[in-house]
Amino acid sequence: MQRSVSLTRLKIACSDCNLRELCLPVDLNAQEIQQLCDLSHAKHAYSRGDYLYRSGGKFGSLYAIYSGSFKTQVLHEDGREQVTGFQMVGEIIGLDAICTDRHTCDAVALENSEVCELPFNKLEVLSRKLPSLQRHLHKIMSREIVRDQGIMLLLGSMRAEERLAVFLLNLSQRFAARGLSPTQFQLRMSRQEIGSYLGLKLETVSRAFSNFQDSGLINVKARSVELLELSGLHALVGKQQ
Amino acid sequence: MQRSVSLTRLKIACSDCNLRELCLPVDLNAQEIQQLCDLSHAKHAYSRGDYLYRSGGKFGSLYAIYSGSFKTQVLHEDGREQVTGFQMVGEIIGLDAICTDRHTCDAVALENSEVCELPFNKLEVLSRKLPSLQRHLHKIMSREIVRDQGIMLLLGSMRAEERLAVFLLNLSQRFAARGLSPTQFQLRMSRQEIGSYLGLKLETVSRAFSNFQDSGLINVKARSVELLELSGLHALVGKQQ
DNA sequence: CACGGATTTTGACATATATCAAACCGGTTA
DNA sequence: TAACCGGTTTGATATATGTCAAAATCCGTG
Repeated sequence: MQRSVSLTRLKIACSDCNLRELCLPVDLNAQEIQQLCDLSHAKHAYSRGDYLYRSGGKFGSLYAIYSGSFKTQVLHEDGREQVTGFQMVGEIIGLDAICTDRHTCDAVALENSEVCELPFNKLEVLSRKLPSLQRHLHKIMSREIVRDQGIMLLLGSMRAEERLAVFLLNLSQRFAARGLSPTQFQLRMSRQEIGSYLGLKLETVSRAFSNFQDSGLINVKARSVELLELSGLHALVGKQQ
Repeated sequence: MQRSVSLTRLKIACSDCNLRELCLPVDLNAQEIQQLCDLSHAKHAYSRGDYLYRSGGKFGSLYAIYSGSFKTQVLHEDGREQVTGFQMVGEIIGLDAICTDRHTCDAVALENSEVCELPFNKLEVLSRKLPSLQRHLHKIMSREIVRDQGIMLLLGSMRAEERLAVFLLNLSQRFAARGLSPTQFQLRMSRQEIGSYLGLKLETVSRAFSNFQDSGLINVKARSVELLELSGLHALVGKQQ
C-alpha cells in the first residue's frame, strides 16, 4: 500500500530555525503530498475553527495538509490557552502523539482546509516494521528537545520586535520552501494568535508590526504582509541584548 | 555485568512539575546509585567549575551523581549563556546525547562532586539490545516535549515570584525524593545562575527572595533556605495572571 | 451599498523587570 | 585583625510590555 512514498525521507521543517514547532511539522514537496493523498483515499475538509484533533484524543492518523492551514494549541487547567505552532500547506501534523498514543494539543483549522489522512492509523506499528523510520523519529524528537533549549532562551531574553522578526522570517522560509513568494503573503492567523504564540499581547504584536512598517522593513496592512528588507529583519534577530 | 540494576525502571524526575529539566535527570534512590557505582568501577571527582562534559562533545557515558551537584548550560553564538538545569545527588545526567551522539549542553560542577560513570559507553548499543529500554527512552523524550510546552507558557506568562516559587517547590520535591529535608536546604547555585535558569536578572531573583521572606513564606539567608509555607508557595503558582 | 461585528491600530497610563550604582555581608588571605 | 573579594541585598531610575479604552479598519451579510 504505502510503498511509493519514502517516509524515511521526512525532514523536519526548519530544524535550523529558532521557532518552536512542537507539533513536529514535516516538510513534503507538492508531489509527495499528492502521492500521499493518492494513497490515503481519505481527504477531509475542515472549516475555519474546526478541530482536526483534540488534546488527549487517541492518536488516529498523521495528516498532510493539502490546502489551508492549522494552528496547534494547548489548553491549561485555568482556562488559558496558548498557540504552540502554525502548520501550513505541505506540512504534516499529528506527530505529537506518536509516542504516547494521545495527542498533546488541539489542532484547529485557521481557514477552510483539506487534509489527507496518511494511510496508516498507527505509526508505532509502522515504525516497528521500519527500524529506519523509528530511528529517524527518534532523531527528530531529540532534535526537538535541543531546539527547544534555544527557544527558551529566546522567550526569556528576546524582545517583542525580535520575536516577531523571527516569526516573519520563519514564515518566509516556509513559504519559500513551497514555491510561494517568501516576501509577500497573507497571514492566516490573528494578532491575538501570533501574540499567544510569541508570548506577547496582541497590542504589542500590532505595535511591533507598525514599528517595522515605520522603519521601512515591511509593508503590512491587516493580514497582508510584504517583507521589504529581509536583511534588516535578520539583523534585528542577531542583535543580542 | 549490568544485571543487578534495572535500568528500565528509570523514572524521569519531576515529570509532573513544570520546571524544565532538559538534560533529562533521572531519579534513582541511594541504593540504586550505590549499585550503579559498584558496577561502574569508575567514580570520578570534579571540583567546583570543572566540566563533566561539554556541548558538542561526543557522547561517552551516562553519569550518576554520587555526591555534589551540577548545572547544565548552553552557550550561544553571541557569548550569552543560559543555565538549562540543575542536577543533584541521585540524578543521572548525560541523556541529552543519547540520540545525536553529541552533547547538547555543558555540564559543570557547582561544588566538589563525584559521579559514577555508568557501565556502558554507548547507550544506543544497549538500547538496541533492550527494546524495553528503548521504548522507555522514547517515552521519556516525548514526555519532555510535552512538558516543554507547559514551560514555554510559563516562561512567557509567569512573573518573577511565580517562577521562583516553582523553582523552590521543585527543589523541595527533589530533596524529599532523596530523603533530605524538603523544607530546609542549601542552594548550591548563585542568584545569577538561578536567574539565568528562570530567565530573570540576579537582582530580580534576590528581590523575589526578599519578598518571600517579608511575606513569611520562607526564611532565606544567602544560600540557606527554609520553606515555611509550602501551601503559600503553591498558591502563588496556581494564581494565574 | 450600507450595516454590524470582529479585528486592528493607536493612545494614555500602570506595572514589572532591567539597569546602574552603592552598600552590605561572609569567608579567605595577608 | 584588617584588607579584600565574590556574592548578595537594596535603592533609584529607565524601559518594555501589559492594561484599558477608543477610534479606525476590514469583511461578510442582508
